[in-house]
Amino acid sequence: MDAALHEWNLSPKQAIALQSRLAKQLESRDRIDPVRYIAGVDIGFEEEGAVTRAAVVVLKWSPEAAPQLPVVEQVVHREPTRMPYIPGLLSFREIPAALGAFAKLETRPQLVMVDGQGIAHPRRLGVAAHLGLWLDLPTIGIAKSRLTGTHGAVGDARGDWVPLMADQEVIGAVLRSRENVKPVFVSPGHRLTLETSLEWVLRCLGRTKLPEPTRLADRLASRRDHKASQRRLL
DNA sequence: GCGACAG
DNA sequence: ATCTTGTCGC
Repeated sequence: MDAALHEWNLSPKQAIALQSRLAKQLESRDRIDPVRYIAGVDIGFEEEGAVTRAAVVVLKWSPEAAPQLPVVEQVVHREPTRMPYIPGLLSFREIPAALGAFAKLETRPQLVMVDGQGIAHPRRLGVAAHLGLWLDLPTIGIAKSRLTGTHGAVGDARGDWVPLMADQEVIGAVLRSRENVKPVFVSPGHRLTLETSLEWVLRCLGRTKLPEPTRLADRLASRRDHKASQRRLL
């Protein structure tokens, strides 16, 4: 709890220094248990941004049912927003709430998919990578837009992808997850290679832009779903 | 100094 | 992220 207090109350300069240190602790090889449950995480906001709303959805993995995986548990956790959005420091704004949601979770997933970057980050520690270290679980980042890195044109067919490069290294993949739609940015977070990350994203991909875990977490975290559930209560 | 910039 | 209805296209 002491470490937590210090980790989330840092100045931008201190936060940047911490990211560089933590990035060295990431495991870039596959270290994953047999997958039974996959979690999707996303964050939304309420009260004009004053309240942070973290959503976690757990799906039961089964190759037969994929990509239609049954939801076995879902949790929403709210808490006061502690810091503004600063490009590159997203994890310090979102992870505290995400950890609160995981604390309420009964199921321990073997794989976590996060809305945001994995190592495709200026200091190689995007929100998915940072969360992976905290949870000590394999994580994959799936972002809807680019934060850093360069890439060529992506093919038009579903499943086409090109490497996302930075400093002569492959930090992720720009994936055409659905035709006629902007590609998504996939990058490994913790305990996974890019190849394995792409395999899991494709396995969980329906005919939508986002793979099921983050698509459902996105919906649960959004303001839209919030109002929908309130309407059902009336 | 001038842009770029996850959610 | 969020504010927001209809509308163009596969």
